[in-house]
Amino acid sequence: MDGKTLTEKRGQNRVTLDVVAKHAGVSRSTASLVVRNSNLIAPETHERVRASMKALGYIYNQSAGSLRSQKTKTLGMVIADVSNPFYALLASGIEWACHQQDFLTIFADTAEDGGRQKMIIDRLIQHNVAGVFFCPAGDNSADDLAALEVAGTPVVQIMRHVSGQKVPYIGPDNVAGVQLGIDHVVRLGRKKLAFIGGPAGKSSSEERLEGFNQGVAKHRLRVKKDFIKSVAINRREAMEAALVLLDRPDRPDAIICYNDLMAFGVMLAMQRLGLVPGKDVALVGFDDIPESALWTPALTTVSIDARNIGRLAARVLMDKIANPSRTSRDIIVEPKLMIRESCGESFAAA
Amino acid sequence: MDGKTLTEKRGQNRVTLDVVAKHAGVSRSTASLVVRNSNLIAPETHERVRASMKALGYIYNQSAGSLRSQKTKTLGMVIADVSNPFYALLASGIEWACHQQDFLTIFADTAEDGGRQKMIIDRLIQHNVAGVFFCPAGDNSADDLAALEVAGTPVVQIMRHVSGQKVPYIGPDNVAGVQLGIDHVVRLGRKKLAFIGGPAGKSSSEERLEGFNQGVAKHRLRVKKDFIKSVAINRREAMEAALVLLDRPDRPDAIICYNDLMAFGVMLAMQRLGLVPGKDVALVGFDDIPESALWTPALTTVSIDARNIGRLAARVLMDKIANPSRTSRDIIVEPKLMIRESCGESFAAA
DNA sequence: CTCGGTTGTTAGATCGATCTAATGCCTGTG
DNA sequence: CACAGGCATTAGATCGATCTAACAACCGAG
Repeated sequence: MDGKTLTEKRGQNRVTLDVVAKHAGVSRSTASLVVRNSNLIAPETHERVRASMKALGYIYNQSAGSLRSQKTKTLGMVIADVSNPFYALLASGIEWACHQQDFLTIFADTAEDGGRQKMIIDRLIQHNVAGVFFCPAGDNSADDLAALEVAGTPVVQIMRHVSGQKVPYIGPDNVAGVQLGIDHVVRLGRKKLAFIGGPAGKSSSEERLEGFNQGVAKHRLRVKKDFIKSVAINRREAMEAALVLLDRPDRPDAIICYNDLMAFGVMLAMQRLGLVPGKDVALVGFDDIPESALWTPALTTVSIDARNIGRLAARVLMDKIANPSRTSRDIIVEPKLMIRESCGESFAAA
Repeated sequence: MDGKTLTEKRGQNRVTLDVVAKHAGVSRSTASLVVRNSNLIAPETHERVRASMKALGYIYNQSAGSLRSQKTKTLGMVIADVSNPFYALLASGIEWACHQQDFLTIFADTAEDGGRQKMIIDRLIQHNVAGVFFCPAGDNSADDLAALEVAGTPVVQIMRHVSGQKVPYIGPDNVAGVQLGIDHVVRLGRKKLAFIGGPAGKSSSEERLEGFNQGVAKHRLRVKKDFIKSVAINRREAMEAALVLLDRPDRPDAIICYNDLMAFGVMLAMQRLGLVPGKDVALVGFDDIPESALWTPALTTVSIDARNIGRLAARVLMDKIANPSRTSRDIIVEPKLMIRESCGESFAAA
């Protein structure tokens, strides 16, 4: 029963371009040009072929097309962790922009795992994707970029980048972003700053740490060595780090966090210790995910528009695909500080 | 300059199976069987061919393979809105499970837009995806399902389903879930319940509303007609609905929400009105996204493990792909109530 | 009346894998 | 010694589009 239906559909009488062409009384070549909306075709012919396609229920066969043309309208999107709302937004921005340009996106979450990432990149290459959005995770991302280079696949890096590569990068100015936060808390009178950063080896971690160091240097503040933490990028580890940091007499009066998720972790720690964000300790995040505005107290954070970065990255990648020879430049997006409640009002140190 | 590199890569001397076969001293057919890890091949031959592939830097050409076999190792994932953390988690669960089985997933966000959804489905069919995860949005989703049916593409519906279809559905027991919440607030002494639901026409909206109606009926509670709202699925609209609902003398003493996101919107409204969740009004969400446990007060909500649903859906779809004739049944996941703070302790009505 | 040029169309080769059906080889058995 | 049957391998057709290079028809200019 089902077998019959299947042979009917997958069997001999599949509607191919040949069938359409015959039905419309033209050659297969002509029909092919019609599919691709070529302007070589007379409008009258175009209409006739399109009508036949509709009448016969023609379905374009992507695989056949890509085999011959060595091209696909498919992009890869390799992202570290979609369960982070920031990346979800980024992914959504990218997908939106690609859809506008009639591209499909193959989505993959590396879960910050280098081995997984390598497998994914390989499969994307086999799939002959037209380009890849790449948010590198793991230590040997350079090898993966090299593999893409060999395959001749255009790539843009988003949010993170591996050093010494000529692959364009679209992301925020991390150094400047963190400094905005520091300027703010210092202006409010905070002096004992701490930083809960991401793991070493990621460009974003290192740049944000650099921003912290430059920021405190600018204000001639002394920072205790163990006030600078480096943990995995999630709420839990940030909370644990904060518990250690805050449960000591000489605790910091301001904490700058790698991102909002981790700032939430710190808030949890404070709550547990009976401390009030914005009063006992000022707190600054990074990313400005939608939740940040809604927590109590609302999180003061460095805002970088995820959807916008996605859109920009898509534009650069499309451009690279359209003309691969042109060298494209990085885009560094200027962040801005969203001042809300988690740093409180001006503060006189004890 | 780049042109040269390109012809080098894309030119005549591309490494195809033929080249590998010649290098290893076997036929192309044999090499093909090796790629597919067939057990027809002698282990010794297998090794030799694999060595040649490595030596020559062979890259499998997916398009060629799929053209001939009419099969891909690619799945489509059509989701309503990834900016909702719940769907992000669901997507991540699906992607994870698919990756295990060596499938790639093409991801698309319909943004609850029926027209967009239709385009996406068409493109997925052209792409000859092996199967589709489908979370229907828009009114004419039935047509889209029909298109997939005609193309012979296996589908599973997730979280929502269109009625009168034999396409398997994987999702939570919405009716029972909402009732769990109602039982809880009633047990605590709440009597004036309100419901802020999603838009009509979505199965999930209607089932959760049904759950509400059954729940209040069971406890013989009378619910004012305008205590039942139906708004778009986002924080803002929920907040606006709640403002109206709470800013009246006969305000409800408990609000059941379509999902957590909307419950957060209600919390915002309460905050604005100087009301305290769990004290003035009990609040119940749905989904149990990670944020729910972390807000203050922590949200009492109906938990359905998104990653788990993703995994289950993946299993069902894989199964359907493996043997399309077998009819697969729906999977209804039993939700459970996570009791936290937003409903407070027992309550004596005024 | 022929020629260059434009416009629309086309035949046939081609992309790189998989599939079908057949082959040679070996071993054990009647 | 012939033959059935399993094992490993293979030749050649095939999937359905695109590409190349050429062709027919027509027009206006010399």
